[in-house]
Amino acid sequence: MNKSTSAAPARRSDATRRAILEAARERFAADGYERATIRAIAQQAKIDPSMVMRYYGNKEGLFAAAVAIDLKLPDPASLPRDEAGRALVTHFLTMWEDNEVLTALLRVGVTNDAGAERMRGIFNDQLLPLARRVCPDPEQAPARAALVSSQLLGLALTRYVLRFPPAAQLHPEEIAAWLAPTVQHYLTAPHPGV
Amino acid sequence: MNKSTSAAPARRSDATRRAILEAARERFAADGYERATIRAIAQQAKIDPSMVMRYYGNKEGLFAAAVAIDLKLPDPASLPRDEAGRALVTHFLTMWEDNEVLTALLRVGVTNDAGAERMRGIFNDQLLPLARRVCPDPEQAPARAALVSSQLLGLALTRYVLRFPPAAQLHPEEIAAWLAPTVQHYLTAPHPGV
DNA sequence: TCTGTTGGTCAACGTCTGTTGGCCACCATA
DNA sequence: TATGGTGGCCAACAGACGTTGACCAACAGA
Repeated sequence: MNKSTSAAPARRSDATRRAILEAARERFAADGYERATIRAIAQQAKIDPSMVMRYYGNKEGLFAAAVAIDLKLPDPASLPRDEAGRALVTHFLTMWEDNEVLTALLRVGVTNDAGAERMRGIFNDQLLPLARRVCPDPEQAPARAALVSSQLLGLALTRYVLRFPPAAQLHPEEIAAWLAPTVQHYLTAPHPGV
Repeated sequence: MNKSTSAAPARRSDATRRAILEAARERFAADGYERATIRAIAQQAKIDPSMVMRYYGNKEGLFAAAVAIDLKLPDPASLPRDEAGRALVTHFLTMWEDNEVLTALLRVGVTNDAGAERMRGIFNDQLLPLARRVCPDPEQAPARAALVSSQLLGLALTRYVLRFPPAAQLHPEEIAAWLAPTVQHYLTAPHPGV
């Protein structure tokens, strides 16, 4: 993985670019959009604030570059339909535990419209297609995917952002034991009627 | 309800104080803590920014005064144990629909530590006691309350803050039909084991 | 060796922020 | 009619913000 997948030539400044992105993710994840200042990001990356502007144009561009992410959701065709719930929950948990991009995205999405738009895009492009394949009636897929995302993002919110102590202390396996049936239910159970 | 419940004397400036609080709630709910500037709040309340300082000390004090809230959760003793889930979900939905304080609290809690602390306090003082009375083993109450809050706050997040279209368009009754069993399950179902 | 490009620093700009203090108008009381 | 408090506006402060452009050092190809 030395060469990038794209054909972009290696530049001498790649290390600096990476340092900026890394610092940006950390500050956005910890502080949100407004309080993650370019000056603070530059200081953490040990470079001058003007470098951020040169490489990423402006703060919005930096944010966009910092939170590009692929959820790498499992292929629905590759797993039994009745295990989709557990697979989704454990996948989200591990993604969230070792990837601060997701926390950054959530923190920023709540107060910044570009961030919220990014989250809606991820929902549409990554979770919705999975729901369309898994749930019984494709017409219900958007609503079912929304329910799933409400439970998964709600867990991330209380555990990683608001840090409710009981939510933060729950063991991952216990979370999976509780949430997997819920998510499975939202995906495949018959519509409860109104 | 002309006289307040406390014995504080009526002041000529009470209308202004109310206008400030109202504008503050609206700005905090729409913009979050940092972007809800005192100047913007003052402009919306049609008064001078310095009045905000005189009446509420500083921005933190204004926020604290603006988001003081009682969830008015139903008394667990007054409802059948197996209807707690539905009661909680419908109560939260109506509270959230016509009270922008909750949106303000959520938006601010995500990026401001005082806001997060306030949310933890509400969780501890209002949801946790209810869980202690409803769920079978009081020792599990914190974890069960955390699960409930993850689902309820997750719904608020996707519906009112991030505004995922399918989540925002769901009919309240349909939300209740889906979420009530989940919440009921988190509160009273036997522990799923690890 | 000369030259153009690239990586990087420094100092400053205009603007916006929370916050402060001075000043004026009103109103109740004496 | 004087007087003290209350409600309100105005102008300014110091600091932080995103952003810009001038300037310097190192390296590549001729």
